[in-house]
Amino acid sequence: MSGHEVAVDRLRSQGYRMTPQRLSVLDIVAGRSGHVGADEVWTQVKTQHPYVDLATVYRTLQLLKRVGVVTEVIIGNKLHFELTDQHNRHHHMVCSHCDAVQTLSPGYLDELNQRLQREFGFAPDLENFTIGGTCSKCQSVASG
Amino acid sequence: MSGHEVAVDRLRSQGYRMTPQRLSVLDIVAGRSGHVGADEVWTQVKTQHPYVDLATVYRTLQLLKRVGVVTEVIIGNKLHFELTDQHNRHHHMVCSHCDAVQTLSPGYLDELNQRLQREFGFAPDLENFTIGGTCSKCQSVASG
DNA sequence: TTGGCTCCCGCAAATCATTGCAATAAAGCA
DNA sequence: TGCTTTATTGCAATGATTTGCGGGAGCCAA
Repeated sequence: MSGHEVAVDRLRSQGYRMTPQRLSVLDIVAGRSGHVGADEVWTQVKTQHPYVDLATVYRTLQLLKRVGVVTEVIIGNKLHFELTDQHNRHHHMVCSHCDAVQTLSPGYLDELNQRLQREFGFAPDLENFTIGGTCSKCQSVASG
Repeated sequence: MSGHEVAVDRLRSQGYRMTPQRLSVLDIVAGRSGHVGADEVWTQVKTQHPYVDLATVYRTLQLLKRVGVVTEVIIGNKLHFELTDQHNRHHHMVCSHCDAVQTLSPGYLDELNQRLQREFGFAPDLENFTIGGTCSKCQSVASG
C-alpha cells in the first residue's frame, strides 16, 4: 500500500471522504522531503486545481494532521507541515530568532512523555511537538 | 523593591522606556492570580486609559515577555499572559480539546533542558513553554 | 528647565488562520 | 445507473496578531 492509499484508508475508516482537493494537498506535502508552509501548499495546489480556496487547504491540513498523516511544525508564526513518517519519527526545535529548524529523536522525550501520562494522565501531542528557543548560532551572535 | 519597580528597572537597564500604557498593562497582569487573555488585558487597560490601542497591548505584552517579566501561555489559538514568579516557576500543559490548563514543576524538564543545551547548544525557552495534548478527562470522554 | 535624540504610540492596513453558510459532490444502496 | 444522505467546498466574513508609518512623548545631558 502506497502512502496515499494508507491515507485514503485512514480517512475512509473514520467516515471522511476522499476528494481531488485532499488528494492534491496530500500529494504536495508528500512530494517534499521536509516541511512546507501552508501558503506554499496552496500555491502548488492551485497549479493543479486553480479554483481551490485557501480555507480548504487549511481545513485539509488540519484534517490530515488529526488522522496522523501529516505533522505540524510551528515556525515563527506560520504553520508548516510534513508527511508523518512512522519509520523516522522526530520532533522539532525551532529557533525563534532565525527560524532554523533542527530535528530531535523521539528518545529525548520518552521519559517526559511517560511521566506526564503516569502522574497526570495527560497525553502530550508529541507528534506535532515544536519546542521553541535559541539555536547555538544565534546565542553566539547575541553574546558576541 | 516591588514587582513593578523590578520591571521598570529591567526595562530601563535594557534601554526601554516606562510609559503609562506599559505600567497599566503590567498592573493588570500583575493583579491576576492566574493568566489573562490579551483581549481581556485590553478591556481592562481601556477602563484606565480609553485611548490605548490593542496593538500597543500586544507590543507591550511581547516586550514584557522578552525581558522576562511576564510568561506567555498558548491556550487554543489565543495568547494568555501571567506574571513571571521566580519563586514559583512552572510550565503549562494545555488540553487542546477543553483548553484546561495544568501547571508543571520545572523539575520535569530539567533533564531535557540540559540535554538540549549540551548536545545541540540549543537553549529552549522553557519559561514560555506550553505543551499541548489531551487531559485525562477528555481522554475518558473520547474512549467512553 | 530646556533641547533633542529616539523610542513609543495610535491608526490603519496587512498577515495568517478559522468559521458560517448555501451550493455541490462523494459514497453507499436500491 | 440513478437516488439519497451528508460530508465537503468556495466564498466571504471574522478573529487574532503583527507591522509600517508619522506624530508625540520619555529620558538624558546641559
